[in-house]
Amino acid sequence: MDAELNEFQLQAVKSIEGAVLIIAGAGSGKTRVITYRIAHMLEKGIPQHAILALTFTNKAAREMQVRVKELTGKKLQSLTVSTFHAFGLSVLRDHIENAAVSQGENLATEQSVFSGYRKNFSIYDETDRVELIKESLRECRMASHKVDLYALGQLFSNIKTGRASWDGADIDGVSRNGEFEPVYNAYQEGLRVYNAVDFDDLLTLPLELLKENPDILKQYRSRFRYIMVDEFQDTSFLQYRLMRVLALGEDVPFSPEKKIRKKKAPDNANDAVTLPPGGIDAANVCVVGDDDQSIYSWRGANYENLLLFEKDFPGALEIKLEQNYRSTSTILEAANGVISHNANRKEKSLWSGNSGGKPVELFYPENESAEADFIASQIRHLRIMESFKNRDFGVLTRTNSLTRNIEEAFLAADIPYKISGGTSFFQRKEIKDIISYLKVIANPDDDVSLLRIINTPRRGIGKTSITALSTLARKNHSSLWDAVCRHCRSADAGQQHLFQDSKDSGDLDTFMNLIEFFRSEIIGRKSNPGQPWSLAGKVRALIDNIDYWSFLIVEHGKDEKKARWKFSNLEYFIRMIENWEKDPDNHDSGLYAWINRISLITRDDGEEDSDDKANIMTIHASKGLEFPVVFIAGAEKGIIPHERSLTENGDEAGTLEEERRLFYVAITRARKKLYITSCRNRRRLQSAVECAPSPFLEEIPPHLIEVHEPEPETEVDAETASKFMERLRARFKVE
DNA sequence: GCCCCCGCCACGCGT
DNA sequence: TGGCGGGGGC
Repeated sequence: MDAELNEFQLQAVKSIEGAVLIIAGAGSGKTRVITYRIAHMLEKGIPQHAILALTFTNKAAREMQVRVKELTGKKLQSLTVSTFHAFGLSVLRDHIENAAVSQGENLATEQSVFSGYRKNFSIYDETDRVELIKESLRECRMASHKVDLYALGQLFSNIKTGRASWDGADIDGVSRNGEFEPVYNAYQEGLRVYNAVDFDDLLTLPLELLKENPDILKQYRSRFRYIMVDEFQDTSFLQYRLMRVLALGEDVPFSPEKKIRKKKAPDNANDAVTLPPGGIDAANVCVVGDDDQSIYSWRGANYENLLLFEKDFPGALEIKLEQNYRSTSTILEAANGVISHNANRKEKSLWSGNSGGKPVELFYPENESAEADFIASQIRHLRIMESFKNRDFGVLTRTNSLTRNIEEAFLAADIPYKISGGTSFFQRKEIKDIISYLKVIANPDDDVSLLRIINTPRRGIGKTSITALSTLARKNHSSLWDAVCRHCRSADAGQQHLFQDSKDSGDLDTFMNLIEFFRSEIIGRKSNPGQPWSLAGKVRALIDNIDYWSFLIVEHGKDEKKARWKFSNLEYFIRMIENWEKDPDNHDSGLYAWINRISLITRDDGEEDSDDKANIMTIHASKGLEFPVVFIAGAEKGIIPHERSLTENGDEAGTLEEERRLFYVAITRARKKLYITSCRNRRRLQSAVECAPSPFLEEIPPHLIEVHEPEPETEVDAETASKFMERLRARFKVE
């Protein structure tokens, strides 16, 4: 091991006791250090279950797990490597039922954070949250108030996590003070009634739980004696507090603003304290980060956590990893040239032992399809001339929408690829519909999901029925499902109906029976004779039963191709379930586990990495990864830095710096060769718009750049031309 | 009362 | 491109 690490890396790997702060520049072998460090711990006899490694993204968590597995060759049964959110979820899952029980026994204790929650709770993503906010607005009779619902959701999130208060709360710069406080309260109430949590709850509830229950906290603290946090610069204050409470057994008793604005980190941070910080009882904590790669402030990342850490863990060992092993010196110089324009950063000197390297290639394609074609043709060229594999290529974009053209070009050029990050797959209507069925089957009180499917496919339960049901539900302070059940029962008993027309009652009855049937099939694990039970099989049966295929055909009337495409997405979805069920590392099968999982993952998590495929992703998603050849596409003004981020955020200078860090992250993903493309024109809002290059391009020292000349127009022969016309006609259905 | 069709709008990152 | 809300037809 010693031979494979430099002096500082080795120190980081071997310092497993006490508190350690590792400042790891881009490409400085951070992942290597973390994996070796875990391996070293295991070698020293520290049991797997005592180690908790927290990361920011699922991708990073998976990567870390795989690397440790490879390095140690051990089965990792009780090593915890997960995202903060997934960890929070597991804490909740492990304790919600116990809490419900003990609360029943001991009502004298204060209302627990869990009151009302059952183990089958749903997790609401942003879309679900918006639906619930809509409903809450209606409930408060404020539906007519003009607000951007996503911005309101953002405000609610800030309120919940303590990043904002009602006093002076604003939405897009317009002051709203306490205007939406009742809506927020209704929203919170809704979550309780529907047995649902949002993403913020996955952090706030576990924190509350640990604070309220010293016994539970003690259990966790005596288990997790070694805590590691990756991408520390991107952790939020809430995540920091969660880590801190696990490490020190106490929460931060003040708000971050007060703490940071009024006090500076002590100058004597490195003075004498030799005891483990926080007393003998403190866990061993290691955080790893790089302030230059902080790109998630919009999600609450609080990179001043670095200062908090220095204060809360006085005497922490600070190690800087400054040697870059990843990139050629050309690429590194380009990156340093860009990032040096940021005023607000820790000074560091990242250097590379690699010499030279090819220049950064800059290309100004005419439009986005020329850009995509250029990338595709370069890849084909490099595969042959320099024998790169598909997997060696990474195409990075600022936004998800920019990946589309690239994808098309890759399809046309027959380059296998995969797109990662982005929530798009699970947000597709057909996927979300089926997931909603599953969520309702798991947790019928989940109104948001229930409303999505109660009339999808059409089953004659329209607006009027739903209004009647929700009135009934509100009267009883219950969920819609509860109202459905009450209604059906009283209808059976011949008592008064909600509806004049008994046909509607029949429709409701059928729907209720459908859900109950699949509930017993799936939760009760009923298998058909001779066939083993499988979730995938049941999901397929469900899709057949509701005749979703016919629904798609009807929905897309003329467009059968689209219907087929959507159905193939569902097939893919079912295959995902199958693969997950087959996965030997997965020891928690069943519906709840599956739903929890997919609520937290993005498209390609869990997809096989072994295939040789080119990678297309956003810059955000690329953090922590590296590729021999990187293309940064759409390096235009307005895209990076992103126009909306500049105009909408109050703190313009800070935002610009974050966008610059984003560009820096993109550059530093490249090992050998970097291409940057900036279109002269781009289709936006249905018309072509002239584009200027990103201002960040000027920050790359010019001597590192080589401008790629456009390919000469190729002569088109008659045959190619007619084939092209044919395709055009087919595409636009010209007579 | 339900559903279909059309026109309108938006298109920043992701747990 | 695609999701949605409103208005009119059934």
